[in-house]
Amino acid sequence: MKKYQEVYNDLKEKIRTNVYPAETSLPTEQALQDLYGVSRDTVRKALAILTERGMIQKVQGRGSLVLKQELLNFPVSGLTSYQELTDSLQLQTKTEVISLDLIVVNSNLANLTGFEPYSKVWKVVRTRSIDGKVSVVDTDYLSASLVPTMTLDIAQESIYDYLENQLGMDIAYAQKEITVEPTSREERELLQSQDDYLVLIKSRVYLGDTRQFQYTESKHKIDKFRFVDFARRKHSL
Amino acid sequence: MKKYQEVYNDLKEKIRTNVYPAETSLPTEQALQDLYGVSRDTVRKALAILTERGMIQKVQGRGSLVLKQELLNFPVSGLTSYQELTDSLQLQTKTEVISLDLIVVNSNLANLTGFEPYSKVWKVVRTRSIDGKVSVVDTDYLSASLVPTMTLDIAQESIYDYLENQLGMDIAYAQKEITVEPTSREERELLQSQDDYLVLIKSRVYLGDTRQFQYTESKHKIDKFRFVDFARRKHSL
DNA sequence: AAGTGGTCTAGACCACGTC
DNA sequence: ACGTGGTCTAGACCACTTT
Repeated sequence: MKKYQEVYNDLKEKIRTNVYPAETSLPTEQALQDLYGVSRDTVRKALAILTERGMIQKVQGRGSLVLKQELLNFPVSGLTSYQELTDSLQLQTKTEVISLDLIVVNSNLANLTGFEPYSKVWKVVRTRSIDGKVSVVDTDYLSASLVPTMTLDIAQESIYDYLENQLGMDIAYAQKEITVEPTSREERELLQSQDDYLVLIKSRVYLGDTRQFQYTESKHKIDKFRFVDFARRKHSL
Repeated sequence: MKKYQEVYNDLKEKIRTNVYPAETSLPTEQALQDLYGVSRDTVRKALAILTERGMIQKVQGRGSLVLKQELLNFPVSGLTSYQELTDSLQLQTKTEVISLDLIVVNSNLANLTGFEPYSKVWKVVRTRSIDGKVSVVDTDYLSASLVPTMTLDIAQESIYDYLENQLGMDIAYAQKEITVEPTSREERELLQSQDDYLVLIKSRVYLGDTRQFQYTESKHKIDKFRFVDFARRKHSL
């Protein structure tokens, strides 16, 4: 484990358990250097991650203030899999695999997903239920050249866990788009819903070497959708 | 201007104008050091910002690859004011100020906005129109102790421009939440819409010293709403 | 083997807030 | 005046990719 990650993890844990409560200051950078026996740069790297994630705010001349975490991360903030979210929130959810197929990308699908025409992809459709009620329908397309094997068992559990921990893939970044769309009859059936609208999240997901391995459409029941975000002002636009 | 900002701005501009086209590599860190006459750390700081914003992807042993920018930033990605967005996208938009009042925060409003009860805040209601059609209704609450003066003229133009460039305020970060809500009769009137739903974005906005100065509810017409995001996978959750 | 980015260190000076 | 974080530099070694 890298040193700055260890410092980050330790600080994060101490913030979570109120060793450093909200509204108070973290130790100074100098004190953290001594505490962990690392250089200032390493301390600053750890603090930079905490800052980026909205856990602290640094104020020049004053210190690093711990921020209140009033809002919970729910379904789609950042790039986190459904399984990881429900685990971290300890929600009672159930995943049902509706279908799993190996298909060939036609030109329409290529345009939508970003995959090459004539390439093969896995198409996985799954529903997510909370308290026995369907709240999300996910349709995943996974590059078959990057993900040679896909099974019902894997789709039933966590695809991301399989890709990262079994295949050793480096999932790096995603471009996503959120809109609200009218529902089709089929979507109403899958979502067990009469609503005229649903929230649609389209994502293209890439590996560390910039190869795209996934395209996903995530359809959320409109009253179950909540997106929480922490944003920093971008000076020097 | 800080050196790393100058390097960042220059690289960003060269990416935008295809001096460094998508899918190609930026010069090496060593070459950028020589080019700008700065240290490696400074180069890396600039590259870190480009990475964070999804403009490049660094691959060890290979270089810094320029990513395709297929998706445009629209209404609410990050922390950018409406005025800045429409300026950068060169949209034909019109802002209409519906009301501007100085009010006292009651306990309900305190709970909603995060402001202290009995404190005074400016309440500003504005509509945003594109092609003569209202697409967004913004309701802003601004701390009167931090923003002593507010006028129709300022509300008509850009409040953020006024706060940053006239008052010298350091707008730093925001927590936001996006949901879909049923519309009230009043909202349908303001949005000139028959829709049963709208997209609601609630934001609390803070200064660099962690004082909250703004709470905003932004109501988007459902078919005009589009949120685009770039996300990096958070290892070491 | 050579070249690239990733991590870590040590030290200097500056800008800002507090005392 | 002092302490804090912000910026910048120089150098070392490691990990990964390409030739």
